[in-house]
Amino acid sequence: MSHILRFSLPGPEAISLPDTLDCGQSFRFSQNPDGSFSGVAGGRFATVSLSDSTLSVECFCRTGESTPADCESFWRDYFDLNRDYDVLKLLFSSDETMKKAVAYCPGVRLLRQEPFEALCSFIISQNNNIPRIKGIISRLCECFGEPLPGGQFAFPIPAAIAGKTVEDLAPLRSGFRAKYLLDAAERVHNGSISLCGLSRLSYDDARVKLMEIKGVGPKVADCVLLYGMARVESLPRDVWIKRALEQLYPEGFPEEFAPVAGIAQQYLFHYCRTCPEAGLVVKSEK
DNA sequence: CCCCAGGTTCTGG
DNA sequence: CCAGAACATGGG
Repeated sequence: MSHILRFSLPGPEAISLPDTLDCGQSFRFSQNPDGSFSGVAGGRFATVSLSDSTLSVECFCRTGESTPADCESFWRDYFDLNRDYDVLKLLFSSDETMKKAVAYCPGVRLLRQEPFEALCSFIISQNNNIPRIKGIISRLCECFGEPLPGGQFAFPIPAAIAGKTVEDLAPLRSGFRAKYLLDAAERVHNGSISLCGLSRLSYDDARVKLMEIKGVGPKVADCVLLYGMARVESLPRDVWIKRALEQLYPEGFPEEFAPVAGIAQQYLFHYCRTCPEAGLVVKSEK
């Protein structure tokens, strides 16, 4: 009961599965022994693999809930396949540091996740590490998400969390973040914030609105806008990007990248975090 | 036992 | 307004 979708890519380096699915933007995928990745997005369980210039997605949908065309459209959007990354890489390569970053991880792409999932995921991400973030999100889905074929669970809808208590969330072991998740779910559920409605706001207004949620500061708000709403001008300033901007761009990040700074950030983040050659000083700070 | 983790909030100057 | 501490939890 699955369909296999095949997407032709511009080249074999157009996407790296590990660099894209396991780089701290989506927390729902894990690698299989054969190198493919399996996970859930948009209520669809899928196994994703890459050979040559073809991205294959075996999608296990709930029966009768979506046509192959819907699935195709969903995954094309999820992997941001409608965006021309070659043009962006060319632009970024006008800067020496970004040129190195792009060359180091040319297959990094933005994943276009659902807004509420991005909101919860990056609330959980604060002062936390990626393996534990994945664990908490996994338990969140098991506890409050709809079961899917294959023993997987969809990401919970706001109504499944709204009205719960901190004690109800105890099994997640999310620590002090539980109260933040509850506030986020309640505000979205009761309409005090409309995630879809944020699309019609300016970047600044949308950011301010998101920060009304407890536990959502500038960094988490930027992640929600970037990963959950594809606001690619949004530049989340985490510790690594702060280091990169301080040490590699003391004169400021190139202004011509501003409209797509979020995509540039994807390369820079991965480069600085995993490539020793990037030469960032980690400790120090005064 | 200490430090750290894709931060935010709270508190004292 | 701003620097530090506190915040839960788990791994090193």
